Formats: sequence, structure tokens, C-alpha cells
Amino acid sequence: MSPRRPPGESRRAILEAARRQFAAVGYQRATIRAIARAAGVDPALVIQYFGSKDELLDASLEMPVDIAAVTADLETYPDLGTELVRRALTAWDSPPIRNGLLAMLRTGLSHQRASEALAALVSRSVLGVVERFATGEDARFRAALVGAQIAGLAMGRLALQVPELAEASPDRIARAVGPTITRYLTGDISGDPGADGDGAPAV
Amino acid sequence: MSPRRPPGESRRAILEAARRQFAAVGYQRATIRAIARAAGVDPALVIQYFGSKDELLDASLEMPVDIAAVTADLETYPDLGTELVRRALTAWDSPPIRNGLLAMLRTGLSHQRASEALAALVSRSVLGVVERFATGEDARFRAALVGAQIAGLAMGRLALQVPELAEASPDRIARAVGPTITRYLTGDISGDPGADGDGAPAV
DNA sequence: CTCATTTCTCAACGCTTGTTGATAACTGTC
DNA sequence: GACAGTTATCAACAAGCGTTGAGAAATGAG
Repeated sequence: MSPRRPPGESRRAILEAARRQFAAVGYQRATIRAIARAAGVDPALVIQYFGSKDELLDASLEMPVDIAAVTADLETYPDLGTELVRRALTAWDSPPIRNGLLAMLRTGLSHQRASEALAALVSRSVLGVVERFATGEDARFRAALVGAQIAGLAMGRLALQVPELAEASPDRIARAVGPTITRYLTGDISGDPGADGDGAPAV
Repeated sequence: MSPRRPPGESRRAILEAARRQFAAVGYQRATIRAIARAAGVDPALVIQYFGSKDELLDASLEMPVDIAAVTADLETYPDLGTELVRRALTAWDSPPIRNGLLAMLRTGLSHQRASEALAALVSRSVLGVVERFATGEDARFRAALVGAQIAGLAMGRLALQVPELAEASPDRIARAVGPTITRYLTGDISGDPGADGDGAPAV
């Protein structure tokens, strides 16, 4: 009666449904039963394919975003930050990328594994760019600053959907946030360069 | 054997334990049973005092932070952003404030109520400052930008505990992030070339 | 003391969860 | 057609959850 799906199709459907669920409600509230229902499949099949809910999360967090493409050629732009933000916002329009990122955000603050994935994503993706302009500890600090700004933006625009951020055009946001990123990447981040020597300098 | 606690003490202990639990693991993973155990109390008492887990969350999210104090006198500082960040970082050192904020972050991305509380906190606290320099839609956009930057910073430093952000001195972070805030508050955010905004000289 | 009131515990209900083992249904190969 | 292998379903389990209602224990007033 019911025609069977092509091989590998159910697995793919489960993964997509899982990504969507994790992105929508986070790890804890996403249930295997709901994921299975969305994929048109028995809950037991989810376990059979992925082993456990944790492993399903792992599989869901494998980001399908090509970081190299997003950060390529960045030095050739007069304002790298603006261009970087523009590309990021464009990437977030793609449902798989947006869902993957949302899953990380929603899950990453209350689940160990996803927290590491989130930190790793930021490190890997941003550090590669930063290291074209800085090295060592300075580079890691700059990368963290860029990551915090981008993550905050993603949180407001994608997760919380703050109207001012969610409805603003990519261009407007890029022009506003871009200079910040440029400064974090290449600018002076140690404060006033000369005159104002008040406190003892940190180690 | 067990002497009774002074009146109101159990309620206070429950609320404190709840704040800690929500801050540590988010709404879903924080169980009433665990909160009761941490408070040295029967789970039923938690319900009797607060009605339900949702209402307990509401009570836990009432922020004990005096926003007016954090944002007072800000105009008198040459670099308001740096001073604002410095005060925020100092406030985050206080366990009740830090736990309240962490509870919002951990919970706010996967729970409706907390999401609104998070957005409201940012609106109320930041918008008041911004409206000393801008009005209308521009002010709300600027407030959203400031909120996103601060939230990203809180996420990295407090929640994910990215080493570069968690271990850096408040002063270093304030000097790095401060100019960004100043620019979002009072600078040019429409991308006109030549009006860079922060106090740093050309790179 | 007695009695009413507040504070707190106990045992249990109904429900949902992730996960399991047995088993059915379909597919391709000899 | 018979067999092996994958693909999928079913019913059920044990555990943990929020919540409830009855009642015990302490407290304060008369």
C-alpha cells in the first residue's frame, strides 16, 4: 500500500526535521517523537539511525556553511567589516545555515556539546580571518571580540527577532556594524594611544 | 531534630536556588525537585509558594539591578561607551546580577516568557540612555545595536566562558568594546565615509 | 492549656520522555 | 520462488517530570 521512500531519504528527512526542531525550540524541548512525526517516521527509526538524541544533535550541528567562501578576498575590500557582515547576513538567509546557527544558539547555552560547537565555530571561522592581520594572543582576543559582536547580532536578529534588527535591511546593519568589525580586526583596541596614562597598565 | 527556619527564609532560599539553577542549566533542565533539594525543602513547597514552575521563573527573572545607577552621569564622561561597559562588567561580578542575567540568557533563547524579559531588559535599560542622544526610530535602532553588542559580550564572557573574554580584565574589555558602544550611541551609523566615529586615529 | 493559623512534608497521580527488542515489510540476488 | 539484508513499525519499559490533596508539625493568641 504505502510505497517505500528511496534509500537514504528517511535519514535525510530526519536530519532536516531535527535541525528545524533544534533551531525552533532548543535541545531540551525538541523531542525525538516530534522530530520523527515531522519526518513522517517512527521514533524508533531515529534512534536506529543516529543512536541517541545526543548523537542526533551532533549530526545536526555539522554546519553546511563554507567558511572559506564567506571570508575569501576580504582584504581587497576597503571596509572589510562591512563586507563581512554583509556576507554573513546573506548566508543567514539560507534556511539550512540559519537553522544550523539557530540550533547552536538555542542549544549552545544550555548544552555542553553544543556550547563547544558554538565556540569552535566562532574560533575556526573568525580566527582564520583575524590571523591575516594579527598574531598570537592579540589575534585570539580580536577574534573573540568579533565573535561576540556577530553572535549578539545573530541572537537579536534571528533568535529573539528584535524588530529593529530583524526587519532592518542587511545593508543598513552592515553599514552600522561593519566599522565595528573592521576595528576589531585591524584597528586599535587598546584604548587611547598616547596621552591619557592614568592607571597602571595591565600585564 | 530540625529547627524551623525564620519566616520567609524558605521562600528566599527557594528563589535563590532557582536563580542559580536557571542560570546554570536553563529552564528545561532545571527541575523543581533539584531546586527544592538545593534549598533544603520539599518540592511541594516550591509549588505552594510560587504556583508553578513558570511563575517561579518569572520571579527569578526580576532583576535586582538598578539600571538608573548604572547609567547615571554617563554624559559627563568623555568616552561614555567605555564607562558604560566598565560599569556593566562590574555589575556582572555580583552573583545575584550575574545569575539573573545568565538565567535570562540560558532560558531566553528557548522560552517565550524569558525571551520577552530579555528583550525588555535591553529595551528599558539601553533605550533610556540612547534617548539622551537620539529620538524615534533612530534611537530604537541604536539601542538594539548596543543591546546586541552587550548581549554578545555577556554570552561569551559569562555563558560560554570563552577564555579570551572570561579571563580578560574589565579594563581591557572596556577599552576594546567601549568605542563601539560610544559610536552606536552617538556616532555615525549610516556608513558615511569620513565619519568613522570612535576616538582612534586612522589605522 | 486550647485552638486557629501558618509552615512544611508525604505519598501518589498522570503524563511525557528516550530507548529497547521483537517483528513485519520491502528490495535485490541467486 | 527462496534467501539475505536493509528499512521500518509496534508495543512497552523504566525513569523522571510538574503538580496535587491530605495531613503533620510548629507557632502565636486567648
